[in-house]
Amino acid sequence: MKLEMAQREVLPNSVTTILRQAILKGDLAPGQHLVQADLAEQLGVSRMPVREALKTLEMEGLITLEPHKGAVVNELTIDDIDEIYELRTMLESLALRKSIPHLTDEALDEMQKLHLKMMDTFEKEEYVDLNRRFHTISLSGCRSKRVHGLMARVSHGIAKDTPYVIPGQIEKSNREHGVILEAISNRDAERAADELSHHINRTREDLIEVLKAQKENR
Amino acid sequence: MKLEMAQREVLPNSVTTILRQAILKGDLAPGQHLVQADLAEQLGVSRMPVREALKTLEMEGLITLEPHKGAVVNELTIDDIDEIYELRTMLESLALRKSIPHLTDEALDEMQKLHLKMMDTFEKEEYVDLNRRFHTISLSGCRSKRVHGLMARVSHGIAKDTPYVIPGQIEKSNREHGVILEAISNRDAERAADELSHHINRTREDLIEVLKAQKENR
DNA sequence: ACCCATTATATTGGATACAATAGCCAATAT
DNA sequence: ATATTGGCTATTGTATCCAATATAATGGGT
Repeated sequence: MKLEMAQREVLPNSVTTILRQAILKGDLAPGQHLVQADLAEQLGVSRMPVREALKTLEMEGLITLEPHKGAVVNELTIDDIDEIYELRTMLESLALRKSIPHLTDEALDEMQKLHLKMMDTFEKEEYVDLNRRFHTISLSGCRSKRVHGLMARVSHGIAKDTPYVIPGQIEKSNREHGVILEAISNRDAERAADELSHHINRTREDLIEVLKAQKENR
Repeated sequence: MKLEMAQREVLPNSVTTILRQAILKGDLAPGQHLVQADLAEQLGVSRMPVREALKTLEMEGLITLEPHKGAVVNELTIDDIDEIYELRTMLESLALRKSIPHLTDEALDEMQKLHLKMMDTFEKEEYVDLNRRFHTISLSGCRSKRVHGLMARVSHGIAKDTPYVIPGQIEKSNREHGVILEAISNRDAERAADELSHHINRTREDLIEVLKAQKENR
């Protein structure tokens, strides 16, 4: 395993990000016991930022932290993934409903641009980034810090690499994004939230199906 | 014979609880700047547990924590309260739906007992406690750690003292509890979730009304 | 007197040092 | 041979210390 510190940010945040990715990538495997001192040494920092990071990761559901025992990487079962998508569906459609009344025309333009770019892109890495920005902007009008907080907490618990995993994910997503964008343009919050629900739920179903198939073939 | 340790509390947890209550009670007022060293001295601990506690409270939305600046107690506007109840409605009804298939008959009995006690109680403090236990048990069948985590995070952000604030809250709640309990007894998850939604939403509406009235008369 | 730059102070961020605890292993007794 | 205990070790929890940063205070120039 090779962990490396990113450049200057507030230390615990960088540590959190690195550890989170290490877990999602599988470098830190489920069941593995995380020793603060070891992580600290590998990252070239003291135990303190590591402790804070572990606490954050616990809240995100990636690890379990027991007093005087330490941190263990949680296993991500298919049920867990299902659950995460269920919560994402609820939270993000709520957020979109709250967001739309406050979305500026500029935000809409930006989304339109991203949508066009996505329809032109077959680089998965770029697509994932564009997609992230698309959804971020769409929810940016939601004023509720709590909703954003919950979404972050839920979303961080899972990798956002569906285009690599689900066959045809990009094409399907593009179609769904188009419908969502149209509803938002018409300022039809209910319909937009509904279509977003479908989008996330469809992704969930596809993902679960693929994962179950993978599980069979092992 | 069965002996049990009085849950060995780890310092940051105790500190978190104390600070949380101080904020909800208003002893630490909105806008107030929280200095780690001061709190540590008042509590007779070092700054370290305080730092961890502050981080937890930030996640619960009670304070804002900015790098190198410190902690400020958040203001709880009526809109915030509205938002918290909206999230509680979503999350708790989801949790109840997931809980019911796994609720044991013993749990149901316990709820029945608590319900009877509540109908006999006019001590508000006792009522709040019984009510808390009633709802806790009803959701105890929900296996999803994530849902529980989100509920905790949302609920901690607000005082649970509605019987002191809303006129007739106890009587209304008792009626609603009865309906919920019946639905649960029939293992009708959808109906139970629906009735719980109504219960929380009714409380929200009453609470907001009272708070707005209070605001007028000032 | 006012404004900007500079220094001083307060407070947080991070590292190190020390204490408490859990889990393991061997030694002993039954 | 097994169960129990006592101590050892690994690891976490807490305190203290030093460094980095932001804010307040100061002072000189205009």
